[in-house]
Amino acid sequence: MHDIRAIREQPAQFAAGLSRRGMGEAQALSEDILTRDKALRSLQQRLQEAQARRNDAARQIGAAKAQKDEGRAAALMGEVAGLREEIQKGEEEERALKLEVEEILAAIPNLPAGDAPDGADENDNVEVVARRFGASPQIDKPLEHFALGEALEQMDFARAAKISGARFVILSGALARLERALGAFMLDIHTREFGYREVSPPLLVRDGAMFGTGQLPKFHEDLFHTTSGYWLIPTAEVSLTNYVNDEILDEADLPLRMTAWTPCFRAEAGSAGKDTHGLIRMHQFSKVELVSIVAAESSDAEHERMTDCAQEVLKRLGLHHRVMALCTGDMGFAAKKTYDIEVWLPGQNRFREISSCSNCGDFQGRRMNARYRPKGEKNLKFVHTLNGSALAIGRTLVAILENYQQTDGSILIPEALRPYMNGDEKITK
RNA sequence: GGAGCUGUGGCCGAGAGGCUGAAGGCGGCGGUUUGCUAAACCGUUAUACGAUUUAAAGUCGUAUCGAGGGUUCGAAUCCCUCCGGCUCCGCCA
Repeated sequence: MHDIRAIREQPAQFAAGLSRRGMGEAQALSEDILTRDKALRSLQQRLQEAQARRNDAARQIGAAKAQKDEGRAAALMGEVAGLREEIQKGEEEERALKLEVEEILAAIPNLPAGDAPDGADENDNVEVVARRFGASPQIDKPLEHFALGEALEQMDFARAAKISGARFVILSGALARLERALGAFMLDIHTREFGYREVSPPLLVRDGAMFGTGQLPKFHEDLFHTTSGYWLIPTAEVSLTNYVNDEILDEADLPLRMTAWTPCFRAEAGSAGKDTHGLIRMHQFSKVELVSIVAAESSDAEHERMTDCAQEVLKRLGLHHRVMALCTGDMGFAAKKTYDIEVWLPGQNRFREISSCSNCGDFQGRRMNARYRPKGEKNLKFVHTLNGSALAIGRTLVAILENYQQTDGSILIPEALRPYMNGDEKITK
């Protein structure tokens, strides 16, 4: 959510930021908002004058009645009789205008950070070379993960389709266990070593929570909605970030770092035909999420730190990966800057996104009305929020299968994971 | 599913048609005292929009007591609808 005052004061920056994100009509949009804002304020001015006259008369009527001067009271009442309708009409218009402006603002994405690379789509993303890790393993004729999983008879798309349709999977045996191992492994790293607090949050949330993080009102078609009005979370970011919704925190309590391992649910509307094989793009998947709630000055540093935390998981699993700074045209709605982590998949012979770490600045804080009291300052500030996957578990499982496949079809278990896998070295049929 | 209660500032809590942006307490901020800390004491303490001003401060006006609507010259207070929260009963992991 944008601050109307910021738009008022710096309309050029606002429009420039939006057009960097690829909004062609940014200039017109900015002007439209300011026109409505101006209309609203001049309406308010007229309304206030009428209200002042009414209040003054009401006070005099009260005084007259107290002095038992009924004649004077009646005369005054006659004077303000016409004001009532005028005020009611004015209030109605004011509400409608306010709502319009709010609706427009609620649908506008965050402005990109100054150092987010400009660009139109994923082809313009820029690698953060210093963050690259490892090298692709030498595998002769590598298989894709679904071929490996199905051959192991521990990854079953056909039966899942029978039960739930496309974009679902059944893992079983060691692969089901691998999913559990990965979740526990990741949580242990983040809680023991990086100071994140483990949280087990609701998976069904209300409209307000979805609005707070920015999924609503614009992206409802990407979400599952229950008949009783709940939304299924597409990421634990929603539950964890809204933890501070409508609260005022002490700066001393920041940063607030939370992690959760949850299922995520995505309708995947509009991605028909994309990633139809395998478990890259499911309606339901498991993910360990990181969320940081921080003071305004520290969000940039926290973003780097969070990305380190996510990369650390991949490093311990020995997985080759690179980090991309998303260009302005490829970033999500709420983000001002995003790093995607892409893991190398030998079976696909390409890098694939396995994590996305975003700094949302105060964008979500303002939508959620989540504030903090800065030390030594009088006024409240909106918290800055960050979220990152660390990591998407389904895709991590894919990466392990493809990177650790053996010629006999078995899968070597990365050493860091073995304590979580009953000490086993391999997954076999 | 049935029955009832409740929503006031940063927090707790009073107010039950006008003098209430709202008592009191806690917290926050500033200060006095003190070797330091604590305690005590004093002061201060919401936001938005507008007017005034070269600007800031200040002053004034308007709105805001969950949200919206209604009654009234006048609503935190009365009425209606909605939304949250809580309790009990039933069912259930």
